[in-house]
Amino acid sequence: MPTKKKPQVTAAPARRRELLDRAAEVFAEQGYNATTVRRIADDAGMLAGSLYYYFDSKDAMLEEILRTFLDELWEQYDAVLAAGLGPSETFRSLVTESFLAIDRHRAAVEIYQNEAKQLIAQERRFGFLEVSQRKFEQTWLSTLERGVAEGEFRSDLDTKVTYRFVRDTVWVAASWYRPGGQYSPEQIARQYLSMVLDGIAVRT
Amino acid sequence: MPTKKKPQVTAAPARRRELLDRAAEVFAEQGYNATTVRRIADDAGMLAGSLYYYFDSKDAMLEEILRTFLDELWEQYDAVLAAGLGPSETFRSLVTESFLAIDRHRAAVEIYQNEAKQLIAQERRFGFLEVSQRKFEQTWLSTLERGVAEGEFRSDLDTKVTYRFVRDTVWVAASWYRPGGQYSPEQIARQYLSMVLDGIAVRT
Amino acid sequence: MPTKKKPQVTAAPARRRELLDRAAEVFAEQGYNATTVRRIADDAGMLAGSLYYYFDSKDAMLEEILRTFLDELWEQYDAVLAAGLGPSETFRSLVTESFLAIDRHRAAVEIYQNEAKQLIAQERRFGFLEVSQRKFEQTWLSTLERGVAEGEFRSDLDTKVTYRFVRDTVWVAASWYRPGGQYSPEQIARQYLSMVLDGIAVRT
Amino acid sequence: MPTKKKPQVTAAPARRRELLDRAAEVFAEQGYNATTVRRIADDAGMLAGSLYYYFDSKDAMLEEILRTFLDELWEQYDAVLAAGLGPSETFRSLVTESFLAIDRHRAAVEIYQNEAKQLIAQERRFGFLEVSQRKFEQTWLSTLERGVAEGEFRSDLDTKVTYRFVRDTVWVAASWYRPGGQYSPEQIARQYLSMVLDGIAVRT
DNA sequence: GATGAATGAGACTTCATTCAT
DNA sequence: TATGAATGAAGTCTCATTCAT
Repeated sequence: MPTKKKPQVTAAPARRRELLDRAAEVFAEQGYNATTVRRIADDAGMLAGSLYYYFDSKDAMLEEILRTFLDELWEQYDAVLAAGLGPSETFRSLVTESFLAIDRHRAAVEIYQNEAKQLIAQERRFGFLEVSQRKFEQTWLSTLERGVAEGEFRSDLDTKVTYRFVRDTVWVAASWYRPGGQYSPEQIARQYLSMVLDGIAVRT
Repeated sequence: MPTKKKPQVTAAPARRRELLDRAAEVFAEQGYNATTVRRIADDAGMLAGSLYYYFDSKDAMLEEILRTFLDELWEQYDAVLAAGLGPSETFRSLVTESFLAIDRHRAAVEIYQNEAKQLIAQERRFGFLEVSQRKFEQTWLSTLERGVAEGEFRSDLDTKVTYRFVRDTVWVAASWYRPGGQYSPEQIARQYLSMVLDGIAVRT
Repeated sequence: MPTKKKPQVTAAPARRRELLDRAAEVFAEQGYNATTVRRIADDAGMLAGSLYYYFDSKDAMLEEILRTFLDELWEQYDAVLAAGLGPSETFRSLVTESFLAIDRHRAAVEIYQNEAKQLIAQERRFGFLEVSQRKFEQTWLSTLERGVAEGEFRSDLDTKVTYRFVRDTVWVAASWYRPGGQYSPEQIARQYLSMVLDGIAVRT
Repeated sequence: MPTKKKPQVTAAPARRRELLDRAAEVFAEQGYNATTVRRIADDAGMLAGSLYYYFDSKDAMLEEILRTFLDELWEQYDAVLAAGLGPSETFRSLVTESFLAIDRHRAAVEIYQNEAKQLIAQERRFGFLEVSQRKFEQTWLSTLERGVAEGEFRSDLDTKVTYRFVRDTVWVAASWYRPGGQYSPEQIARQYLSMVLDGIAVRT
């Protein structure tokens, strides 16, 4: 039976993952454009051309990194949404899952933060980012609105602004969070929730 | 005898500002690396090479954009700090000044958010970014700590984490804020302050 | 007024033509694929990258070379067809025009012979080759058929096979014809016509 | 002790022929340079590297394809020449043998047409092509000259030009001939001979 | 002030080829 | 016999930058 074209997804999944993990780290640190394919190859102890045994292109690597992250994220989000919790509990769970995702896919999250805008503008290959983005907004927005409707969240806030506030607050954490640090993801989540829900000012 | 080579800072300051403003807009939208010098020149109705009459290099443009923004920001911050307000009022003023800066230098802020990390890593030309960053952290951190000490802010929060939370919360706004939109910078500042200080949950 | 993108068709038409002529020569001699962009640049006394000031890509050069040739060819053919000659005279004129085209665009013709098949298979950029090819076949075929109908050409020949025979006979000449050689294009045309029309055997 | 390295010519002659036939088909269709070794391997249901068990290199495959074709062609030609026929009959027989060769080695002939020029320029490995070419020219030229001398061919034609005319006329057929089509090789040969010898114009 | 032409370094990618297993 | 992984050379193309005019 003739081989399709290249190993791609089929062959050597372990080495592929390893390469992608390294690549993600560099993309996150230096930015996608500023990262040369040779740098990634060097890190992996091979020549630049050899990467193309595993991947079609630099873009393809980026795509797979982001897809893997988003797929897993949505698996968790969907489970939360399916649980039928109240808005406040849903909110807490989503935040917690987000920090857990940051813990597992730190580099991917950082890449997403830095590059998503430009990638979406390209249209072609990264359309799935926009799809995810829209679903994301809808998920959070409806949770906030439900919370306002049920009296769990303050009604004097613009939900759209609040959504952006919460979203940014959570994800930018990827830019400084380091797995294995002082706090576990759950602990960070609790601190963030405390701030976001109750504010940082002393209650009077 | 003055250097005969290039006017640079001296020549046609109005045209320079105009060029920098356009450049900032493109850098913000497409990312610094992804922006070609020709794209900037096209926008300005000249050829790529002609830009070098005004600026030494692409890097020099970026530097001037960021310096201009930071210089003005610190002018405002320093005025606030010199006013001798209490921690809570200082906090409010700093946040408000930040949103005003976003209003005036939206593109520069966005560039700063996207590129600062990598620029600092380069060391050479952009050392001033790190200096500013450190002064920034110290300013906010001491304000928060003073607030905790004086009983105006909750003492059960990690100030370092809180600092990052507040910092991110404010500046990421540049990625979606558009001057002349629904809310004035002061109104956005008030909403943010309300969320950050009092939280989004209903007080029980 | 801002420049569009690159000079391309607009700027320095003389240098462009010169570069295209050199390129055509090399493409014809070595084959398109086997010709490196650097080789063309070397021939022109510039660096490989400099070619991209004039042309978008290697493909774009090839396209322009072929288009220029075909456009001119069809100008001549159309004039012949518009003259309303009898089939035999039309035949003679078309053959003569073809040899004149070979004289003026020898390299382009040779490239066409060698590469057209593969270029057409690519579809995208070179669709115009197929269009021309079809129009070509139709032109010759109808001339032959008219000649048979009017009793000027033998009726015992398969016109399709005859068409290919004539077509190949004419164009392959580009592979050995050199302008400024022993015979003028018109003389070669006469010889070819003599052979094709009357055969090489002695009339009995 | 025989060389331990690679079987090459010795091993699995059937599989070799099969691989060469496939390779020839692809070389003919896409051009030698444009054909990747992997494409050939894919077609044969193996990996690119595996081809090197059978052949030393891509060039070696090409060489064997062309040699096989030319060896057989010359076997036939030599038989014709040894038969001691008159020039006209020799001519007819050579043309017929040529079309039979196209029938049996269509791909090889097409490759020869497309690549010979460049391969000969390389010198090294493909010197045998030039040898064959010279012998070919001499064979046809002497047949034509003999025909003129003996009054069987028109004496008002330049034999050199006529030679090229005939040669091209015959071999380009490989570019459109498909075995198993409407006409047998012999029938095509007859049509070509009719055209070449007697012309396409009606005898008056 | 600005253009037009060119440079040169470096980027991504392709591909024939090798070789241990 | 064949695979899987990698090499290394080379190719096309991009782009910041220069400089004579």
